[in-house]
Amino acid sequence: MALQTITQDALVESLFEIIRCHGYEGTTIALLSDITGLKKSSLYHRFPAGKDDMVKAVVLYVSAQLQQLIIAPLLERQVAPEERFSKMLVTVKAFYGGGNKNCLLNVLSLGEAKDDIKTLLKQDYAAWFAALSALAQDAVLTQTEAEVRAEQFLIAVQGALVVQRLTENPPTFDNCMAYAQKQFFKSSDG
Amino acid sequence: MALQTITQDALVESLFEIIRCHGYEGTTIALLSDITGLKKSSLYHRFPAGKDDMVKAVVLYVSAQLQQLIIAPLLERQVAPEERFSKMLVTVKAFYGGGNKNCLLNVLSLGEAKDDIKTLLKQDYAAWFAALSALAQDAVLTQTEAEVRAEQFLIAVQGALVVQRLTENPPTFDNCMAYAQKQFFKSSDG
DNA sequence: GTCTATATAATGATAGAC
DNA sequence: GTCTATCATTATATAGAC
Repeated sequence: MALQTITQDALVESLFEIIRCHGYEGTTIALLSDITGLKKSSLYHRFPAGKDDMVKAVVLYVSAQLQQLIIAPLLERQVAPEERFSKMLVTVKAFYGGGNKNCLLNVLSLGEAKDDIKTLLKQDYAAWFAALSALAQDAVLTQTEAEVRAEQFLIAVQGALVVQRLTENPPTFDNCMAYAQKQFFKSSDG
Repeated sequence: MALQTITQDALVESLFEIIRCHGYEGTTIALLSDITGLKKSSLYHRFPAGKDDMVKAVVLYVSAQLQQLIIAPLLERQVAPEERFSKMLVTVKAFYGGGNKNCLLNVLSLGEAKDDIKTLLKQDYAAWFAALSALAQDAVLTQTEAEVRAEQFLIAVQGALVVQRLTENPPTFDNCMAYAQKQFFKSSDG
C-alpha cells in the first residue's frame, strides 16, 4: 500500500468536518486516522501535542475562514448593508451545508475542550457579533438596537442549526435565515 | 463507610444534570458513580443495559417533565394565551437555570446516542412545537402563522442557550425570552 | 513524513461477596 | 441493593524501522 500524502490544509479541513460532526469527546484519534487515511502516529507527527493540538488547529482554521469569508465582507463599507448581509447569508448557508452541518462553536463549547480553545471560540463569536453590529449601525440603527439585532441573528443561526439537526427537517435553517434577514433590517418600532 | 441509598427518582434527576452538562460521550460511568455516590456496579444493577439504559431513563424523565410542566399548562384553554405563555416562560427559565444549563435535546442530538433515543428527543420537540402552535392558534393566528411562531420560539430557546454558554453572558437567555414573547403575540403584519 | 508495533491509561461492563 | 475486585476493549500516546 502506497504512503499516504495529504497537504496540511486539506488535513485540517478534514479534521474540521470530523470534529464538527462528532464533537470533542466523540472524535477519537482512531476515527481521525480512518477518515483522513493517515495512521495515528502520522497524526501525532503533525500535531505533537496530540488531540488538543489537532482541535486547536481546526479552531484556528475556522477563525481564519470566519474572518476572510464572513467578517471582512460584512465590513466593506462601499457596499450597501443589505447587499453585504445577503452575501453573508450565501456564505453562511454554504458553510453550514444548508443547515445540515453543525457549528463548531456549539459543538466545542459543549465538550471538555481546554480553556484556551474555549477562549478562541468566544473571540470568534465576539468578532462576528461586532461585524454584524457595525453593519446594523451602517444601516442607520442606534448602537443599542444594532447590538440587539446582531445577537438576535446569531441566536437564530445557532438555534436553527440545533432545531434542524433535531427534526431533520431541511428547510428549517434556510427559512429561518430568510426571516432573520427581514428582522435584521426592519424599521426600529416593529 | 455506610451503604449508599438514593431513590430512583433522585438518581435519575442526578444523572440528568450530569448528562446535560457533559454530553453523551463526555459522560462516563466513573463520573456518574463519583457524583451520585453509587458504585459503578450498583448503577449497572439499576440499569442492566448499561449507559444507554441510563441515558434512556433520563430522556424519559425529561419527556415526562416537559409534558407535565410545560406542555399541559400550555394547553389549558380556560387560561388566556398570554398568561399561559408567561407561565411557561417562568418554568422554562427555571428548567434551564436562567440559561446556564444545557438543553438535553441539543446535547444528545449531537453525540452518538442510539436511534431510539434520538427518536424520543424528536418526539419531545414535536410535542412542544404542537402545543405552542395550538396556543398561537388560540391567540387568533392562522395555522401557518402559528407554526412559524412556534418554530421561531423554539429556535430562540436553543440559540440563546448556545450563545449564553459561548459568551458566558448571563442576561442573554432571559432577555431573549422576553423578546420572544413579544414576537410570539405581535400582530400578523410584522 | 509515514509506517508497524507497542506501552499505558481509561472506559464500559461483569462476577461474586456481603 | 450495594459493595470490592476484575475483565475485555478502546483510548491516547510513544518508539523506532523505513
